Amino acid sequence: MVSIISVAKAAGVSNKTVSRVINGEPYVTEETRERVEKAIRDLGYIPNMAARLIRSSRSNTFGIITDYVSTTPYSVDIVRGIQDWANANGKTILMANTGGSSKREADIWKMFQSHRIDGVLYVTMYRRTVDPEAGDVRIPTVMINCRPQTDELLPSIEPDDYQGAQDLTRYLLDRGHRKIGYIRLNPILLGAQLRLDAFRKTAADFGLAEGDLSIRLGMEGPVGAEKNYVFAVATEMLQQKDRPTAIMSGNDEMTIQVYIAAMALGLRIPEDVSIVGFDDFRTVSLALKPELTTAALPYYDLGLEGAELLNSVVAGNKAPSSRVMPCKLVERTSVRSV
Amino acid sequence: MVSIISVAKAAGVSNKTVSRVINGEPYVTEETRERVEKAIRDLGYIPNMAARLIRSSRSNTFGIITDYVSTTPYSVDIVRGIQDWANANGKTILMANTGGSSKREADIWKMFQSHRIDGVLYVTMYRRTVDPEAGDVRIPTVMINCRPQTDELLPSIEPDDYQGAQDLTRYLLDRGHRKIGYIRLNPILLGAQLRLDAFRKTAADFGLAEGDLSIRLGMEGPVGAEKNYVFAVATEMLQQKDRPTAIMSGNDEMTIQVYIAAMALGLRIPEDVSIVGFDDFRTVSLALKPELTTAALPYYDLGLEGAELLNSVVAGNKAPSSRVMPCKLVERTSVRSV
DNA sequence: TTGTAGGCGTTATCAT
DNA sequence: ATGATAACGCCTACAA
Repeated sequence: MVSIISVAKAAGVSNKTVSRVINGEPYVTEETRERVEKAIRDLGYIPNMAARLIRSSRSNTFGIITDYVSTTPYSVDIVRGIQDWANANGKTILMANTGGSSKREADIWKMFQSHRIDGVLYVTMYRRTVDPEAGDVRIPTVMINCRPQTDELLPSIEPDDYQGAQDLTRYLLDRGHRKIGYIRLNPILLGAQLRLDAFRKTAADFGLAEGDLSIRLGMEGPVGAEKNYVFAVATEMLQQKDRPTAIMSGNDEMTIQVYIAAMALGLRIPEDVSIVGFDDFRTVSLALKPELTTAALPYYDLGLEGAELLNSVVAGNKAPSSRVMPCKLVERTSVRSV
Repeated sequence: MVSIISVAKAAGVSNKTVSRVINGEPYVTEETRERVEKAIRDLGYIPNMAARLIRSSRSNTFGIITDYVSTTPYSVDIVRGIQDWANANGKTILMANTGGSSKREADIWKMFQSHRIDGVLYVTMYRRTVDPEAGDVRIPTVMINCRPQTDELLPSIEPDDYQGAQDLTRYLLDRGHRKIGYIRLNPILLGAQLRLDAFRKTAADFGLAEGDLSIRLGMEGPVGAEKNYVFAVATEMLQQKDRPTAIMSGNDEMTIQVYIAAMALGLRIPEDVSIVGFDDFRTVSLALKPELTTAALPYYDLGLEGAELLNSVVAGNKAPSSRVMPCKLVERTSVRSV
């Protein structure tokens, strides 16, 4: 492998001068710089990060720990956001996933340490509380899409489920809907309660009575093996004599069944009933016809901001302990004004 | 940072002895070993990979390059497969994504080299041909879910779209379906032609005439901005006087619209029409009621096998140049026998 | 079975 | 503005 020394020899300078050129340090003549750069190109020299790390003890590497990568399809956009940030800022990303095993998580922390990473992004694929194995170690950590179970004050970045549901509810109210159904997300998801609260509060503030709201549970049970009542619940809701003019559901996936239930009853969307989802899982929201109005989880931004935040923590800037990113309302064609 | 030397001092042995213990080399008394291990625990020593790499020039690290088109949600299972393999085999994963930019791809190759990675897994999120920037560099590379555009012979691992579609077609034929509709995937996807060929060939071999098959194009145009005819096409198909008893569609996402089209026409699934998909996007296939019979893309296995293959290439074992993984038929309840 | 010396590719220090 | 030399943490080779 061609090293800094071969370059130095080829350029007729010392290794330190080559080092200066590589790192853009001052005190190098333009002429010398060019000579060195030519040698670098000619020899195809590429700096050895490992050697650099050994000397400088800054790896410029962040580790990502994820849990269940595939249950929540678009959540990997978090990782994409992190990677893009890293790419733009010359950082390297080491990635590992626990698959839910805490032994594996412990191993991962160890592996990260053996690479002397500068910080960890602890990422969950759905919003929840966690108990990171960091424990004794004192590696700067930022939680993304989750928060510590204990009252440790690790900085965290989460989606604003409340605001998202609030915006959707207002959107329906603004379009004249006064009887609204809500099919609840699995209560064990952290976002479920927030979304429901936002729905209730927003409707109440607007002046709707509790009786104008049909609120029903759509799913429950452990993630990945939940019981699913959505189709039945939606069907019942739509068969009421005083049926809602709009149905909001916990997420887009549940919405598929609301669509099917409505169509099975011969109701047209949005003419007979308006529907909104949550999450903006595009495999669903764009595939449904009419396309679904929903609130997009800001996965990509969570990653981007998380990386940025971790960077400032690593740099020693005291960082805000916790932060929330907005869910953007995506207007499509599943709602009409009444 | 606590190094091998501090451990040696604490245990009252030489650094080399500590090194022996760490690497499980022979010729260490049980007693010495224990003393060293205790020192390691007490001091919280963790080996420095960078230092190790500098000496031994084997990084035990694989790089993953992805393109990350987020239209194919479950394809990240490829990455999960790779990670699991890496975890089980003590390898580290460096990950980066090109976002489609070839400048960025070139940067990534450089970054990988500067970490002296042992090999690269070149992963695409949907099956296609690619032209990796590897170029001059001679890093062992395995392509996953894609193949080189040129006739270079990089080893590759791809899903067996043909077999998957064949199995689905047979499944329908075996259940008595003799009029079958097929809604084609976007032709620019590599799998599209294979799936269609398999459908045609299997039906023909079974004895169906071309007239028993309704084949229509469902989507076309650039990935991420395609034109979508599925709903219209499915509606037409189901309105024919001699309508198919079963419809197979390019993928699960398209199937949502087939369901909706069928229901809008008052047809029940599977009583009036049977439906199968492809891909097994569980956000769709499990959310649809009745749940969808489909063929699962072997994403996880692609990753697992790809990593395994890369490992053997790196080890110098001459490897099979190309390989295909089966798509497993997942039977649910969207098909009935006629 | 254990220890010593040297070197891997960098950057840091201190001269020049 | 540039260079000589040490040092980082580990492993290899060889010696004891």
